[in-house]
Amino acid sequence: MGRWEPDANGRMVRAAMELFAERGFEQTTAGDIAARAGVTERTFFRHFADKREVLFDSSRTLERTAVEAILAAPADDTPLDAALAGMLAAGGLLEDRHEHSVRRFAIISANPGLQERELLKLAALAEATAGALRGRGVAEPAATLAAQSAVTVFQVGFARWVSAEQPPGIGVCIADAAAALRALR
Amino acid sequence: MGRWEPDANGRMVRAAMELFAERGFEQTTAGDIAARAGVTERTFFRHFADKREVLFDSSRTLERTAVEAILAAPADDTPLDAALAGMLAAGGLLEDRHEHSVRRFAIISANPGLQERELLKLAALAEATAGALRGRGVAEPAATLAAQSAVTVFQVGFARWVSAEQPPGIGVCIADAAAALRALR
DNA sequence: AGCATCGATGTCAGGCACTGACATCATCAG
DNA sequence: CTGATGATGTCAGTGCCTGACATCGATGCT
Repeated sequence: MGRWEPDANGRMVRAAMELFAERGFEQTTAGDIAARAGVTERTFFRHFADKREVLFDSSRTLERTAVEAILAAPADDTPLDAALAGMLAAGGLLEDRHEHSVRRFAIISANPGLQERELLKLAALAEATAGALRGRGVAEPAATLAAQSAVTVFQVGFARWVSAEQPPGIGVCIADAAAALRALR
Repeated sequence: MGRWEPDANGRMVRAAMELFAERGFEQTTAGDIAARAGVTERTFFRHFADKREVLFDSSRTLERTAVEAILAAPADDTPLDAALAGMLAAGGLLEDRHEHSVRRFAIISANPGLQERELLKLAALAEATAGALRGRGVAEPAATLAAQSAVTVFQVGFARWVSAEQPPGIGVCIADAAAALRALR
């Protein structure tokens, strides 16, 4: 494994979360994070493409979970239903990490650069979702539209989930947002 | 006005478009753009917050146009209809700049960092749209959902408009995308 | 045990993005 | 003609990120 202690990756992620919460994203240098994690700045950039990426280490997992759920959804589900099933599955990964999600949300909300990166990850999620829908035989532009709509529902539901005092399940938040979307005319 | 020739801003925008098309975004330094525009690198950063921003100089205009159209939409329009009216108005600004839009789209598509910035601008457009809908009395989360849906329609319509060999009007592309969205179940 | 191998890490040098501070120049009001 | 104002130029400096190379730790083979 590594030269010293194991799980350098996790240590850097945790160090970054701490430092960003303490002093803010811009007031934290990549070297600061590396130092707290007990590695070198160079090592930090071997694990993460850039400074922001350290906050998005689990986005691929989220994506994969969504895609699998979409492909496993009942064959007679509409494209939107299937996509929403993917969002519910993705949300499930966060269900027991509410506090962590709240902290992370606060950090990202405080910095435009991080919001930018979050949007890119959500766009990737939407594209993966659209790809899964196409795998189910959905044609364009329906695949893209359903995928993007589902991700929007995820965003709205997630925002309520992290903002609520007495948080309901994230599944409820997503389902409510989905209902509100369908109510649009 | 300026110390030398007028319209330094426009010169920098044009120089950037040329250089990005010639060598790509990453292979172009801020100093390169400034030099071709006949100014200093420092002046470039006085006009644009960062190197990417030079490609998004007109996004505020787009936003303002959309908001005005939404506020001017018939009172009995549904939230989604009003938001889509805003998108059509915004698209109208691009109607007679098809070639420029194609070139710009190609540049942005070739670079993840620029896509990130584009997503941020679209998110800002969505937020402005949601604000305009709230101004019409639309409550949350309907305002956000309708706004985001409209922006998605804009994206899909725009993508077809810049990709089509024989381009129809951008209004047609947006209207078609809107119809496809409503056809989702 | 001894040795070769391989991946992860450390070290170093350097380019580019971006910023603060200060000087300079063009324009315009008076 | 002069002072004020705003845009530009100049300069120094920090931080992000990368390439190249050396080094270490674990693993497998003999």
